[in-house]
Amino acid sequence: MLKIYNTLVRDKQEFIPIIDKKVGMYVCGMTVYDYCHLGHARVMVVFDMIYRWFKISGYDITYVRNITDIDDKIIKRAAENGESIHALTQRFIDAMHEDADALGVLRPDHEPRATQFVPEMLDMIAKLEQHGLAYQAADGDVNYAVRKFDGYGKLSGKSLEDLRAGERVNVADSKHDPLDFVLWKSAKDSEAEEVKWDSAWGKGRPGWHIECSAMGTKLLGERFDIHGGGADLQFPHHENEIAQSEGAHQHQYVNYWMHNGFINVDKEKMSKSLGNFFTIRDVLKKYDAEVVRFFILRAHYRSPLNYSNAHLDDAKGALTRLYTALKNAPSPSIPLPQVGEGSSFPPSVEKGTAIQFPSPTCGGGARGEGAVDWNEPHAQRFQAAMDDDFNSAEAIAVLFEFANEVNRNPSAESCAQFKALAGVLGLLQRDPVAFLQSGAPEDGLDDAAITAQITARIAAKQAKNYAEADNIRKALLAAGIVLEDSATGTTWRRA
RNA sequence: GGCGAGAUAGCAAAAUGGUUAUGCAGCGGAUUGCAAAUCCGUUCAUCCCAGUUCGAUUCUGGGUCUCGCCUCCA
Repeated sequence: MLKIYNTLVRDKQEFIPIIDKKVGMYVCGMTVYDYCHLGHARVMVVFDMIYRWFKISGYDITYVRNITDIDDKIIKRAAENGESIHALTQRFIDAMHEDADALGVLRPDHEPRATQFVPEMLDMIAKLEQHGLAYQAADGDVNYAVRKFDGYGKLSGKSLEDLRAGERVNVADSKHDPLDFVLWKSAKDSEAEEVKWDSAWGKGRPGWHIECSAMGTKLLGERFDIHGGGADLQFPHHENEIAQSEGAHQHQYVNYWMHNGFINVDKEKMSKSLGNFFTIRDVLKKYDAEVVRFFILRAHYRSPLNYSNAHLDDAKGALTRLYTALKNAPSPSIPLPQVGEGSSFPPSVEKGTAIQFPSPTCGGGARGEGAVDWNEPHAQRFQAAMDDDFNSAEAIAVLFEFANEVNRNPSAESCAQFKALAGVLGLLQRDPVAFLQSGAPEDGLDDAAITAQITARIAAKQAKNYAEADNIRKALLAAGIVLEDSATGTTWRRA
């Protein structure tokens, strides 16, 4: 039984889809005027994990993650850059896809862009107006009349009175109530034609909140199963979406609201406005993308997650342990080749390849499907963890116990199962040696140089010149290369 | 000020009304020429004060502290 923490009731609930075995999930995506930072990475990775789990669990899921490609910041940035809105947003959409791909995030089934759904937004605004929930103000903007909607505040747990008490914005505009929000912004003369659409209320462009309501409804229906996003969107964005969609359709909008926690820096939320953000691409210059994905998935999705180099280093070390287990296990598909007589070294070194562990590894050899045997004990615990509100942290703990099992008792079967299970989280699918040797610094040793040093060390060892052998190992370590001797050869990895 | 979330060992991070979380680090041992990796064993914990209970880190109440939202924000 899958349980989901529903922000609407602030408790875990059994997940019951509207249509049996089908799921509609909408997640608020990015406003594309700049590169994505780690906070954006968390939303993408977390909901990717959830998306994958639904699929694995046999649901036919439709995942929508929108793109906000019209908004004040975009207009401002385009003007600053002297480029068109379209050129700017396309550039950052491409960048976002690059970042997401690097992190192993599957593409959602739909990535609607706000500018392509303006007619649907206008339809919804018209409905709201018919229901007396929208009005055009003196300045031409069409606003939502918050006081006319009974359930306002039910998601964020705020009442209009509470909100008024904490009122910080002094509204000098023509809203009937300071808490009313804009549905349609009337065009200004200074703005480019590119950002103006015709409407019954005059030329203008949509407000942010109506975008998601309209796109979600169009692609998933007036009522759908899951709506997600960062915890900061709970209010006002998601509250306003509810007001719009339920106001327009007169029935419930979303059954389960899911919100992921923030990425913090020194215990403070990483955000644009605080300026304490790290872009995904900057972090990826220093850390392997899979390490970043692992770092995110190792924490529960609702917990705060502190970012620092120390934390990423820690994640890297942990992931290295997992890959090491994979590396040391036999392959299910390729038989172990015979090593030369009496394990004599050096073995013949192929051109361009380092002296490798001579046997193929599970990760390197086992290509393909990796079907999980869900009756196997680790898989059962893994499944129980994931079914309990997507507890990937617990699921990863199971992976570590599995790694211990694989190390102790290597078998092709357990290794394949281990790898398949990790694959459910989008982890551990690479060749382990490639992972362990990745991350070469620009000025570091290349593979050929490392191979040469290892060959030299093996020769020194055979001559019982251990001082020389140790010097070589020490020098390599100083260059970030760790050597590991085994009965079958010497392997290396980057520290 | 209002509303919400949280405080777990040196660090990170799960879970739980009584039984080993997990990873890194530490300590002892096996293995190794020595290491590394791996394995075995092991030290270290549940913010404070009451209450409920045979028993609470876990439930209830109070307190302290932290964070988030209340303005754009993943």
